[in-house]
Amino acid sequence: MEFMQLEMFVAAVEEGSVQRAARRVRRTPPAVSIALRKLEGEIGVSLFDRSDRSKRVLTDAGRTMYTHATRLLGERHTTLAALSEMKQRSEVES
Amino acid sequence: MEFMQLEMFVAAVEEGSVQRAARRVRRTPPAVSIALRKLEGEIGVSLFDRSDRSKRVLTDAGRTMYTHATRLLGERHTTLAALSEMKQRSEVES
DNA sequence: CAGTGTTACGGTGGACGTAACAATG
DNA sequence: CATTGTTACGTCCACCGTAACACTG
Repeated sequence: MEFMQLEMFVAAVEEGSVQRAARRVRRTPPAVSIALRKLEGEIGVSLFDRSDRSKRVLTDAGRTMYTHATRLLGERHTTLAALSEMKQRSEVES
Repeated sequence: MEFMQLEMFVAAVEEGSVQRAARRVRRTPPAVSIALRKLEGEIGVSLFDRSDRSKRVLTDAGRTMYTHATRLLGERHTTLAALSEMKQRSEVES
């Protein structure tokens, strides 16, 4: 489970489309499609309900993953922001 | 900033040694040494105070990173555990 | 047949290990 | 000189993009 996989998953959920998700994360649709499959394989449970093609709906596990994924990505952002600020301060030597 | 980098960093801090950190994350010392340098390069600030070789001490940024890194790794673990449990339930079809 | 998702496949950048080197006690 | 960290370097593979295919409205 890597950050890029989580970004791709969250993008796919929020955009409701592999194509738009791919644009958001600066990848091509095949890259996203394959990465999502790999993620599902790693955790051993499907995240999307692919029974019906027209419906792009999450499974229970998918909803759980979405909650955790957004939190993880948010905290990474917080972490980078905190360090970025420390960098600023150190550069000014204040 | 990737999970493996965070694992390596936390291991290096807690083990107080690149060698033991490498063992913990199942890598060789060069892999860890280089990965830590790369992490520092990405965030633009040094995490260890390398002024004195004998002392393996964290900078302010290093301590901040350690706090955030342990939280991120902990939440990844929580996420995987939650999904693993959902997998169990689905397998039993309860 | 237009639009979207998936499979096939070749190329490539990056992470790793081995080996050699540097530094410290 | 034993131990630990770092640099050098070659290998390998995981990810990506292009192209082709499958499915749906």
